[in-house]
Amino acid sequence: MNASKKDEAAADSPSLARKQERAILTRMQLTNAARQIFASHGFEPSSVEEIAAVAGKTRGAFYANFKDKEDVFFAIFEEDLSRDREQVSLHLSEASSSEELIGRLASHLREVIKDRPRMLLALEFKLYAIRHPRRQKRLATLHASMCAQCMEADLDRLLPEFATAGPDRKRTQSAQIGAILDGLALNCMFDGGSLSEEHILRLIQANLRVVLGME
Amino acid sequence: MNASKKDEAAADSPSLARKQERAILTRMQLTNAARQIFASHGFEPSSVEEIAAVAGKTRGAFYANFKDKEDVFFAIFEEDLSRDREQVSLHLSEASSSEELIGRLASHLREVIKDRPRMLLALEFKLYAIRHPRRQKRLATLHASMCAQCMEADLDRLLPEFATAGPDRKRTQSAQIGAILDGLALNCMFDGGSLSEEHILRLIQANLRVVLGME
Amino acid sequence: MNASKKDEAAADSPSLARKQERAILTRMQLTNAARQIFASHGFEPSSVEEIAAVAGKTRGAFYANFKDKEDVFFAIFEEDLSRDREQVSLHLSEASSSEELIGRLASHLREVIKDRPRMLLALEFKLYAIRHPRRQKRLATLHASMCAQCMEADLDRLLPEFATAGPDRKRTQSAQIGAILDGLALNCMFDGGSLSEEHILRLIQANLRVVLGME
Amino acid sequence: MNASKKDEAAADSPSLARKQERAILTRMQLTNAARQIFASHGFEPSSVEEIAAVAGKTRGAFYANFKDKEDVFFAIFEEDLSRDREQVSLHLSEASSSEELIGRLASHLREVIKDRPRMLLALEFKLYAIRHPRRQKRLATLHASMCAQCMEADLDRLLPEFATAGPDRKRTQSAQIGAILDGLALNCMFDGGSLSEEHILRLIQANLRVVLGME
DNA sequence: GATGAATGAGTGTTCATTCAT
DNA sequence: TATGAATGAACACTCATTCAT
Repeated sequence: MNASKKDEAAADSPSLARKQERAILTRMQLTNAARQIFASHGFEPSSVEEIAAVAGKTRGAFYANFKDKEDVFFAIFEEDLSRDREQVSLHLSEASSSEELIGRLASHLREVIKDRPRMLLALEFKLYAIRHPRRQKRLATLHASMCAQCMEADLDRLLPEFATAGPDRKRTQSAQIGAILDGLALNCMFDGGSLSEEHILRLIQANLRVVLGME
Repeated sequence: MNASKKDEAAADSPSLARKQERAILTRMQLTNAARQIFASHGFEPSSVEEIAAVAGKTRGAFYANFKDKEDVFFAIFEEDLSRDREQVSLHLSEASSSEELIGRLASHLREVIKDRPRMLLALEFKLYAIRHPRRQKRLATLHASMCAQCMEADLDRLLPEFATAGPDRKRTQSAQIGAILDGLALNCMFDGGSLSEEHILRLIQANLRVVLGME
Repeated sequence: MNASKKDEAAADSPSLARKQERAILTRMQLTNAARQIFASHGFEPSSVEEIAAVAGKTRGAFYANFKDKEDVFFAIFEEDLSRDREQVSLHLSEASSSEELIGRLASHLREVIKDRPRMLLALEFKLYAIRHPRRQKRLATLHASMCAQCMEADLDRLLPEFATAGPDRKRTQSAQIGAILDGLALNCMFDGGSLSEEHILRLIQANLRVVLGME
Repeated sequence: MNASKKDEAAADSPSLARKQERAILTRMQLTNAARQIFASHGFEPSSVEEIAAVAGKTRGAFYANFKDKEDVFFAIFEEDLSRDREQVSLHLSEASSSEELIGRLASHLREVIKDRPRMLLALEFKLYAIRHPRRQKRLATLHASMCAQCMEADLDRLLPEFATAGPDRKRTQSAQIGAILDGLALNCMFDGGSLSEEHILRLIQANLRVVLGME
């Protein structure tokens, strides 16, 4: 009995694992394709067909993995937020003074702003959420909690005032910085000529100081 | 038949005027309807049919007045920019010190941000322009020059430094403020809970100071 | 003024009338095509595309005339019921005795049963209505009142008992006869070999007698 | 490994039986689920997915047991016919006079009519068969022979005339009664208000008399 | 300028069916 | 036998746009 169970396990486990692997791979291919297509055309004008084609799959595969076109859209948003959280922590973990932290943060955020597809997606998510109040709540809440977590991790250590701030204040602070970034990114892509790198960096730093209550 | 023709001829100038009036009225009705529809659904999901219906006209009337769905979209953008210019001038003309000017500008901009349809439209214009590079240039240039004009009028008088600044610097400054406003407006609509009136006002003021180089 | 008004009338009336004519024609072509397609494939498996193609129109023309695929389906049903009412009246108007009336009615109904597309459509309407309770009520009521009217017209004159019957009884009687016809038609098409013309005619007559209360 | 193989071998006959049992069970679960789904949505709009889900199985299990969606559909039809035959025999076996037989038959048939899913299925089978001539023959023949058998069993004993009738006549008679039932059931579900229990019972009895040649 | 019927391409989505496991 | 991911064809429906009037 044990033997047979092992046999089953031996026979099932790999096939099951492989299937899951394949499934995850497919899902990732589709998500990535969607990210790319959404970023260049926008959500509404993007067609599931094109997404599937870019992923090297068929429309059917798409609907086997996502309920909706909207579904991928949201999945991407959530994925991006998670990634953000990790990256912020990563970039700040080495700062040793609050001045250095501002500098590191600012340069990290400047990089974030430069990630064109990412920012386009984020902007459109929010616009979309605003116009679809049902989903807005879910997304806004998710966003807020994610933002709060983004900063939470390492800021505490570096900024004494931040450490003592309640979660609401953290959320509020992240929201303010996030807003500034969105605005800069949008207008940078729209009219790059009027917004130089320096301007952007200066604004980010200034706003970080204002928001974090430094000086 | 001759008689009727003569009648028409005799009535030419008044009837012509009336026709032009009607034509202008129709165009305005359509533009307003479009603004409303675009603001609530977004550009792509809005249908010409709905716009015409809200304006109390038919699809035919729409295409008699605009080349495209895109055409109205741009017409609205340009209209909004013109209006902005006028309003900024209006609001600032009474300021007598640079400190008062900051205050007035900030409170005016706070009001602008609150105009939900207006801001939604502006955000989507830019997103749309970014994704349609052909048109982007026209819009971005238009935008830049408009922005520059916005501030030009009365800032000169109040801010000596600004007066001496070249047109490029004005453009740059307007662009920075515009970016901050976009970001605040977007995130305010997206997650109102995290961005209070105070935060917004404070950020606007701080950024005005940074951008205008005060202190 | 009169002249110009006449001109307008002369110019408008025909164009308007012609447009309406064309519109009505198109609608009729679509309806007929739908009747034919529905009858041969059934409602669900019929495609709007095929209907439009058979009508020599495009899918768009279809949706300009009908809200839905269901919409034509119902329009056909209602059209058929109206036609029935007229034809029954027509066929019975010459009967002079109740015996003759039974005979005429029976032979008319036998003809109705033979109209394959018509009966297939009717059967499927009812099946569809049964499975879509929302619409069922509308259709059932319509059906009942139509049925009642079918018989009302001329039966009154010929069948004294029928004349004195209230509208409910008429409705009930029509429903019973209608049911028998449906059953015969369905099974006749399904297994023609087992149901000869004679059987059918005999059953119709017998049921007419039972339902109309003749002996 | 050897051990486990031996175990299997040793358990062969019981495990085989169990497997067959499981297979039969699965098939039954699927058939029942299909019956339910078909009855409520109709054949075409029912999806294999839903059938499998209701049966607690996967689409794969479905295709392991049936060639087609059509395949279950027919299997159900045949199953229903068999059940009918048994039940008719059962219900009539105790009748002792032809008058009592009419009564029993009528009340049994009234019950049959009330079995909503059953009748809906039967009606749709026939409609489907009519529109798919290839299959029609198989179904119609099957139906006819089944119908004949339905009545054969016990009617012979009770109705002398029936006993002497050839198989063709039996088939003819069953077909007639079957037709009446279909019509009544359909219209009863469609417009229950117009067809009372009494009407139905009266019509069944009357038609039994006419068809069986009594009176 | 305005009408509205008609076009025709395109969209999201569903689903019976297959196939590797 | 059963799984479930994937296919691919089909479908209902929408919509920007055109055009005869």
